[in-house]
Amino acid sequence: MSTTAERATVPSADGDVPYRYTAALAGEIEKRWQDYWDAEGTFHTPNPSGALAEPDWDVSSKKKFFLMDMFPYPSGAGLHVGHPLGYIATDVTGRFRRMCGDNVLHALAYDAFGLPAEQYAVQTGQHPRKTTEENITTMRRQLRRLGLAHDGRRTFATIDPGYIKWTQWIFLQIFESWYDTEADGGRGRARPIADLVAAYESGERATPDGRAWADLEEVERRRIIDGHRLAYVSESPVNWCPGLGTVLANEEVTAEGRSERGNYPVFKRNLRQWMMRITAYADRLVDDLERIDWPEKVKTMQRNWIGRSTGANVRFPTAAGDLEVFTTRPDTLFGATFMVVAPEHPLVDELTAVAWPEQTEDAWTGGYGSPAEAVTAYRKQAAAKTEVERQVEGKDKTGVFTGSFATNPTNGEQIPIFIADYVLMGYGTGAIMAVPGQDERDWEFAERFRLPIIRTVQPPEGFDGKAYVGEGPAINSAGDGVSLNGLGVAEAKEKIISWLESAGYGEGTVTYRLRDWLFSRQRYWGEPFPIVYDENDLPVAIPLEQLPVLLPEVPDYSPKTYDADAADTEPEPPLARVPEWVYVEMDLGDGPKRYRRDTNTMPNWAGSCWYHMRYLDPTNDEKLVDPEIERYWMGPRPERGGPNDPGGVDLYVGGVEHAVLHLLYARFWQKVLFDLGHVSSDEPYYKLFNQGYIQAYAFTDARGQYVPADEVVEEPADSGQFFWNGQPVHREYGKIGKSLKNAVSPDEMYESYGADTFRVYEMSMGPLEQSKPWDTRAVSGAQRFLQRLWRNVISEETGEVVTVDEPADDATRRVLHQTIDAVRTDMAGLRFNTAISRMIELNNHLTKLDSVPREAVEPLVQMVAPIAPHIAEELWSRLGHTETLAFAPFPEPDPALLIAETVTCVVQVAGKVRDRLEVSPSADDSTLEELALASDAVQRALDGRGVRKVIVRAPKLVNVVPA
RNA sequence: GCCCGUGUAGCCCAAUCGGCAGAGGCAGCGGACUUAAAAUCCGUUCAGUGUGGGUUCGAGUCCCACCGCGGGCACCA
Repeated sequence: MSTTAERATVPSADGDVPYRYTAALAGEIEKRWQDYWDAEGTFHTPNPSGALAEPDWDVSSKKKFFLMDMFPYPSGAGLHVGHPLGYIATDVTGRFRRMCGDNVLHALAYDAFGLPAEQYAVQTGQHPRKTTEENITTMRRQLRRLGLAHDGRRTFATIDPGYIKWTQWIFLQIFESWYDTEADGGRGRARPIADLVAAYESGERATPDGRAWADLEEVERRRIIDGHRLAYVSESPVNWCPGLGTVLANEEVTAEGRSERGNYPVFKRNLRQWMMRITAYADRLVDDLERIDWPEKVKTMQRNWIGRSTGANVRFPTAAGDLEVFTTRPDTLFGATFMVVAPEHPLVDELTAVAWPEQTEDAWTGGYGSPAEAVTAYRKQAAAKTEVERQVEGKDKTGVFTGSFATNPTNGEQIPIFIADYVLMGYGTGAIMAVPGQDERDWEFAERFRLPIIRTVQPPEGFDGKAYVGEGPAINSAGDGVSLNGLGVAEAKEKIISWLESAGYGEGTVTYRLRDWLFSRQRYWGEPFPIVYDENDLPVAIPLEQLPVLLPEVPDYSPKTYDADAADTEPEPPLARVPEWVYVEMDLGDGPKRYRRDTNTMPNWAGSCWYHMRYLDPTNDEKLVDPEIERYWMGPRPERGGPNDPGGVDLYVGGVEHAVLHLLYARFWQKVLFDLGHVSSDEPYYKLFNQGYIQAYAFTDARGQYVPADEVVEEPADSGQFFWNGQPVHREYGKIGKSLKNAVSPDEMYESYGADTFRVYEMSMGPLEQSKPWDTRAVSGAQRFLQRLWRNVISEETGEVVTVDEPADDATRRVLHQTIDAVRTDMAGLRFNTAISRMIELNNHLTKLDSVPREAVEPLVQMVAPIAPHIAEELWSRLGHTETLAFAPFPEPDPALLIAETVTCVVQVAGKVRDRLEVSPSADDSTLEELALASDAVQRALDGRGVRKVIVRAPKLVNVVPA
């Protein structure tokens, strides 16, 4: 193989301009260079050691740059022009960093387990592996044609047995560990489960009932241990989705109580499922957001999702024992005039009085003769309501009185206890102290049920609202034991908490909205759990050397699905249908025994929780990742994020839709692996960038059916009236999709324009983080740019190089170096749209010259290379270079040429431009003032008025302020 | 309802610290070239920055209120 790609010698076009840069020529050039890069291994990235190290590369002499795209999911529908946007952007960045001298790691693997793949397979009646692999092949082909500089040796798919092995291995690491909340000064840390066993054995840690560890039955011990594992089986209320036939994580259920995928209703059911103890990491997941460079929007979403709130637990004495509430406003305790518990609260039965007390208001009884009847009826009614109904009813507060009272610990007042569905069992303690004076919901309830309202925070003068939730001095807050009057909210909180603690009524506490992560799915197409159950139905890990546990063949890939509303159904996973797989005889240390396999599979988030690590060491079969290699690519870098830098991927680009799913789960796994000492970085992704979406217009006819967008015409132009086959159609703007009939495939772009033009167009559309509309017509602008660039180097008539070796003139040099300067900055800041416009400007400048100096066009070719790499390689080689452009240094600006010889100084009178002066860039204030005042135009504008003041911003502006 | 982002020409978008509203592209118009067309080249029209106030010598940029669009959260105690 020669060092440059072999050129086709035949002219690509006919007529007068046989060597024009047409789509056909572009295609030929692009395919040739893609083959060259593959054959040469141009983008093979060396590791510091191991199988992918290269002896002649001194890795330590280069800065590393680990670049990642969000895991693509190979859909059966193929790509549309929106998909490559992020891949192009990361490719440009990677190529740019490589030209800046970095050792760039960039590869692409496939997230291939999951529901859509399974559904597609069920639809087409084929094995999901077959359809998934075909989809991957299609996607690889479409992406290869884009010319991405990926290290092809580092690709993989989550369904590869070699990958599944390590996904399961990590699961077992999590299973075999517990969270020691005392470790690291109270921050807590995951530790091996063996440490916990040792602590029980030594007596350092007491058993729940105080018996000695040695006195416990084996099964008792295992139950205790299993209760501490970070991955644990639990019988608890979970999200059951009959329409999908599986349970779902909280993060996969929308606010409307429906499945994020498929939009089916979801019901709460008590089921035995795998959970991951992500709540143990709640604080670190919140706090460590400070240490990473992510969009504020995503950080906020994660903070909201975790929902940490600080406050106090307060116990109110009742006849049925203490009723514990959580409140973020313990300072308002004196204003608690009633209590509300969730209908599902365990104390409700005991709190329900035998008869209505005297002076019970009619409104409180719900019209029932006894509390028991009222409570039963209300609970039934609440249970029948779906989440949606609860929301639709919104602020209409409902509830009934239980007939019993609690004692407000601050002042001994007897306050009534209600049940109401605006209090949720799943948050805090499922009970609240209601303080209508400072809480809008409680105010509404108090108004509806005619309950007393006491303000305990003085609202500002003129406050005419109802509940006052703002800052102010405490009032009406003095009791026998404590007075808060006059204190601000924060001080009052502090004082009441210490009083509660000393009086034994409660303590300061923190609650979270985050729940443990439900980790099993009753689907086929996912990783099997590396777990079997023994005769006690307790989980036992399959030994590491027996991994991976692979999926068996099944008669039917689909789980049993039900009518979407059939809440009282049971999950029935496909794996349960193969008893010969489910029941196995194994020797797990105490002789051959019969075990039952877990028939659930992992959610498809499992594979994406750690795939960043697989890129580093993709073939390692001995270890998750070699520690030296992991440290090199992902270890903490104080020079980047300061002494607290957590390590992680240098740049991670993807859409914002994974803000609280993948991105939260991956952080969690990373932290577990970090705690257990397997990795050196405790955050997976140091810098996150959310790209916008490419959107498009779609058109519907009178019946609301989508019509092919590319056949719609606008008549007359720019009128906003659209027609398809002569009938008027309605335009809407939004997603690209096959069903919307507005999808344009990258293949069509390659065919009509070539990959480089497509890349330039996508990068020039606007800021990467913004969403913007696709406009196929506008692509020709990008093509014209590349054609002009081509013509600046190559004769369209003869195919010969037309650049000259004479030095460039001064003006050209200045334009060149200013362009270099701007392009470098823009590229580093991912502002490819402005970088391209600067290059177009320079290119247009060169077009106007009689002959194009090599001195000017070579740097332009280098600058274009990250964005349009094929044409750049081609021109570079035709200009006589024998080595790939991929490692050619990115041009550096000459500082001397960045300073203009003269600058235009704008002269304003009263803020209006009246004159322009050509001055030296070093002109000082007084010179400029003199020049300005001497200007005829200024004198005319002053029209005899005096000068009050002259503002000079040398050298660009003088503003004369008339008297 | 609350929070975040955003609004510049027919369209996509530029505009360091507040300092000439326009870099680039699309579309349109005119011209050159051509028998003609395409392509190419040259030239060019079009907004005063969503609305209303304010600060300032000077506001697209800063502050306040409102409107439109996009997104997030939504009885979380």
